[in-house]
Amino acid sequence: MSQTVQSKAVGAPAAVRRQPTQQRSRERVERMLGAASALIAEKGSDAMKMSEVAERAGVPIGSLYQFFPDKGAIIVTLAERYNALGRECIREGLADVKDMAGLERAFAGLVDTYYELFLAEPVMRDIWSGTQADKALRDSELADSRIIGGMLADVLMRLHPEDDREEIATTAFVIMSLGEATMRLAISVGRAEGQAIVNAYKRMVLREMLAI
Amino acid sequence: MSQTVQSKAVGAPAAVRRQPTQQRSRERVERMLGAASALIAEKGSDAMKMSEVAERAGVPIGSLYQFFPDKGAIIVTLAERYNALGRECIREGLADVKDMAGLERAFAGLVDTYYELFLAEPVMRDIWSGTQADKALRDSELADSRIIGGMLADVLMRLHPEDDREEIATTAFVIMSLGEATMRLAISVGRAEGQAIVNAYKRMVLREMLAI
DNA sequence: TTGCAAACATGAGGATTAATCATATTTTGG
DNA sequence: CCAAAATATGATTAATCCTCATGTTTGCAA
Repeated sequence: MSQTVQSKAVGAPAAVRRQPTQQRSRERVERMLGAASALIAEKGSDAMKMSEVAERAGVPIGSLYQFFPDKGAIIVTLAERYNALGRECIREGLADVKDMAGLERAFAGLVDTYYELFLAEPVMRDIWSGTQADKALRDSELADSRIIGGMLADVLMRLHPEDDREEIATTAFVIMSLGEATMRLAISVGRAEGQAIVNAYKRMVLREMLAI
Repeated sequence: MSQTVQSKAVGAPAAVRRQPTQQRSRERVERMLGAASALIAEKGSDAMKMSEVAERAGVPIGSLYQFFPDKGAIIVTLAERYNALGRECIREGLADVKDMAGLERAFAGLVDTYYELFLAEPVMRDIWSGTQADKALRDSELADSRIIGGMLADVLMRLHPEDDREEIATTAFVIMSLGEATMRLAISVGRAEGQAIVNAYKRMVLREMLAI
């Protein structure tokens, strides 16, 4: 893929007004993201004020807007970093799946890992838990679902080469999307019920995958 | 249930600063909700301005806040009306289910009906499609999921009296919650893919219900 | 080195919009 | 018929996102 525009490195601001090219500005952008992250963890992304982000990062408000077109862009950038981490987890987890039994084990493990991750990461929890007001964020999550859906579809197609590829692709996409929805649901209730919800999702998906 | 506070009629504002008791004010509140509904259909709830709602309803801005504590309350009120309609659909659809075959038919029909409803109702689509920024709205949707989850659980328990009731309850709740998530997903993509997604969800849930 | 263009830095202030509140009016129950 | 509760009103306040005009620094070619 030859892109004439700057290749977007993982972790680079999602939508930027200007890519920071100099070392100095790259560090400042990192400070901004760090400040935003801390504030989201403390009070949630809704309550996070741009002026606070600037203050905590030790930069004037104008510098924030030098690199991020708006508040949503900061959040999307953080979300994409977490999503990239999650995708890496999934990629590794599914890497050497050889048979359906292996897939079952890997999938169940991944679901639990994700749930733990959500519980442990306040920023991830906040961004995912429903603050989907921003269209850009929803698009980003949808794109992520498509990618991890594709990963699962690849494995399923490898294990079931004779089946309808289109249907497998859709099923895998839905499984992953609903996995994200399950996480959202699970973290919105108490720990015990959350675990029960996650388990119900696992049961359902495993049954579905066995039936393919 | 004897409530000393005013019994909240279906369709009454979710969170009100003051319940409209006089005929005059009840009509005005309806005009406000109608105006809000029209504006959401036209430009989405984010872009809907309180001043516009007031203007279109033919009331001063102050009257809006006389009955609704904030902008979110208007949206929640509209959401709850739609949810109440949806619950009625589900209640009717599940009413005379006698066996698993009947449940399968009823469930598949309900899912399709819901999807059509979402496609046809721009307000419902807007409110559900992700503008979950408001905590009150999320809580409202969660409560709705619990209710319709309970309806499904009742049917499943009736058909499988010997099974673990706790597990059935959780499964039913998850099925309904993920149904809502499926709708959100389906309306965020094109019509054809949306239908495929809805179908994948149906397949998955029907398989799960058969396995109980 | 020098000089220039591009990148970067700055923060007071503009613009939008949700929500208030003091005051005036209408309705209701006794 | 009157007092208290409910309702009506809209200019104003408050909060906050984001802009923009201006000044500074950096990279790089000549």
